[in-house]
Amino acid sequence: MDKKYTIKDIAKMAGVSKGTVDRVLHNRGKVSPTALDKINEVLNVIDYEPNLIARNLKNTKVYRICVLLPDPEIDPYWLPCVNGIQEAITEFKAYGVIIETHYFNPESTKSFLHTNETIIKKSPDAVLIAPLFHKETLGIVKQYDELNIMVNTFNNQIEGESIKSFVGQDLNKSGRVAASLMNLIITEGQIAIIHIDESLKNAVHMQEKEKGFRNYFDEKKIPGFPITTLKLKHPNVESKFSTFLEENPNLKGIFITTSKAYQIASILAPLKNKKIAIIGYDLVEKNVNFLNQGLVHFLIHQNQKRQAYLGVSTLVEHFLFRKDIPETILLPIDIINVENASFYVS
Amino acid sequence: MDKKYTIKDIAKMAGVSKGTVDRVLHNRGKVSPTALDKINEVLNVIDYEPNLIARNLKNTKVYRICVLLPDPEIDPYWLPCVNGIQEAITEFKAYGVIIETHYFNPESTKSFLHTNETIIKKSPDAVLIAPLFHKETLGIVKQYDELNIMVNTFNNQIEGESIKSFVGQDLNKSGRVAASLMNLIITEGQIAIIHIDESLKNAVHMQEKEKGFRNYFDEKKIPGFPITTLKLKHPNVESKFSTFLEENPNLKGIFITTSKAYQIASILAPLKNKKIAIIGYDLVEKNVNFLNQGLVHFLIHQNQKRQAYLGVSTLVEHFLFRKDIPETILLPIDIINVENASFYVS
DNA sequence: ACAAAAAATGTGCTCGAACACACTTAAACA
DNA sequence: TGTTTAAGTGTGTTCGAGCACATTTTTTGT
Repeated sequence: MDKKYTIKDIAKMAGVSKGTVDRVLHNRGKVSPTALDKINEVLNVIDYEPNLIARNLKNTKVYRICVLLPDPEIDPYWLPCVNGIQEAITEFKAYGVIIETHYFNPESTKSFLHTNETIIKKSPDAVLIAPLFHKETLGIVKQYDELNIMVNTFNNQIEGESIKSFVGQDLNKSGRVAASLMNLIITEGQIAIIHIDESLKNAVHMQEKEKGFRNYFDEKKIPGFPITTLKLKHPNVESKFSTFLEENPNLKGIFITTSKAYQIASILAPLKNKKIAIIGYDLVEKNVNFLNQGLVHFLIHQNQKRQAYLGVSTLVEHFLFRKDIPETILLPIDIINVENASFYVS
Repeated sequence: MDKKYTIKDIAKMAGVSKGTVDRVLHNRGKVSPTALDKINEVLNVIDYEPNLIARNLKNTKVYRICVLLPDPEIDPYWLPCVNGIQEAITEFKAYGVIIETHYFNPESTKSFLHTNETIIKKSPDAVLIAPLFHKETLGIVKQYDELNIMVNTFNNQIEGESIKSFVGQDLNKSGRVAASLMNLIITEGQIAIIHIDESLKNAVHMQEKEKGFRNYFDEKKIPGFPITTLKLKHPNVESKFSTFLEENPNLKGIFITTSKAYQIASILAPLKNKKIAIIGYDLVEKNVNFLNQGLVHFLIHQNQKRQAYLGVSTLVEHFLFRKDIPETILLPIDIINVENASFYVS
């Protein structure tokens, strides 16, 4: 009953050769109705599952997957992705899968396009892209499509029918989650939504989070929370924010839409008389430090590592095990405070 | 450079036969120092990784893994585990791994022991156990050890040097997480820790959570929160809790250590004048309903599904890919509120 | 009715690791 | 030096799916 049936078993049971069974299983035609019936009869009784190991052994093809993401040296936000990709490399090396990482400068569309050129020259079987630039991505994806190179995207959700799959988070919802937490920490007072980013290329990302945050308060019709948006950019973060602080003495909560919450926290740290709630993103070391100090109240975990890992692993499993690539994988919006943080940092 | 080297490649490069290479790779001896040197020289230059697919193909052994957990019909807490196990079954069926689930009555040590007998008769290669009964588990594990059957445990952490591996959550920490959230929701008032359980076999489980919860308030020396513990058991839950409510008009927060938060929420639902914060465990449907209604504020996700999945998958990967079985896997303590719940229910 | 074409079926090899077994070379001892 | 024993080395088969190709059977056309 538990037996693993092989093609040979089926052949024997149906009284035909394994070649015929193989033709039936793969609809390769050239099978007489008599033989088809006999084989189908057997197939209906037993529960045949092809041995994936044997199937893959024959396939000596080396799959090449290229990952395209911003240089973590320029924006450390992407650092966890490298770990996720490394995990996939280790896991699938033994199956003859080569995974290469290529970095581009997140500030430069030219760099993005150029790195894509490099990747195309490598003629990979699939690519995983962090599609920071909307227009350019659509063009590039079209090119990949023509070359029959499979494309998966992660982190930034790009609209467009040529984009077939995406791994990431629902940013709007994550903004809502932040809002719901803020609503819990403070009972009234002004709230600031702060976008801090060097590249400003994450505009859509940040706006989506802001929308979600504001929507929460709008929908619930919760009064007493005037919300202001602030855009800060290096190197004026400190000066601009300090002026803002002075001009808004009733500020009670800050929602930072990027992983730079620590920048704000470090400014607020010396001001002991201020009691301002901070909610930010990502478990980068500096953020976690402030979380432990009690200066940052909540962090939302975007789990870039898992995003990247899933991005490649779905591709690999598609090639190796013929699994479908899910259209969208939305990772959970993990709520992190000082008490559960340690379980998420990896 | 990307090439996948095979034993044949190494043999050719070292000028020996694949048999000799095989003996070197597996330290099977009977190799002359000359040949050993030549082969090692090649191995140092190239990066040989045996092809796992080919290795497993030869191994026609069918692995049998038995999972032992309480009957979900008696305690629906265990229902998600079944899904996790099912996932593992589907994933590993093609590799010749048979995973069987056996249920026992969580109220009866006799049933536990009896089911173990049944499992032993099946002579599996490994078992995954939900070790509800401390003493009995230790005895059983010893028996498995003698029979050379690998044992993994999940959900309940049992001390004992014969227990080699465990998948679960840090319950003390999860109590702390609950406390930190409670401390956020309410500013003062009485807090009740409620243990609701039919079987009462989860005593250790619940106590650990209570300890963590109390510790948090003790450590932080937060005043104004008298904490009372309440043990409720079917069928007296409603009556006993109602009396408690009347006797404690200043009750502001409730922490339920089991998945039965909905029982308390449903009692509080009609009492519109009461504003009591509820924190509970597990994303069972009824709990999520009350979460959506705003009656339950937070749920802590114990992720039984993943616990069970990881419990078996680590065993399977040990057999198939010779991976080590981690001593302890502590799953993150996911904080769930109404805004992010949808991403966790599966 | 018989050859040619078409359809159906079976055979045999491949993939890479693992191991049994056959074989060759070297050492040990009389 | 010849013979036994041990040490070292190579060959060949297995696992199951997949596919190319050889072979057999059936159909078609004259």
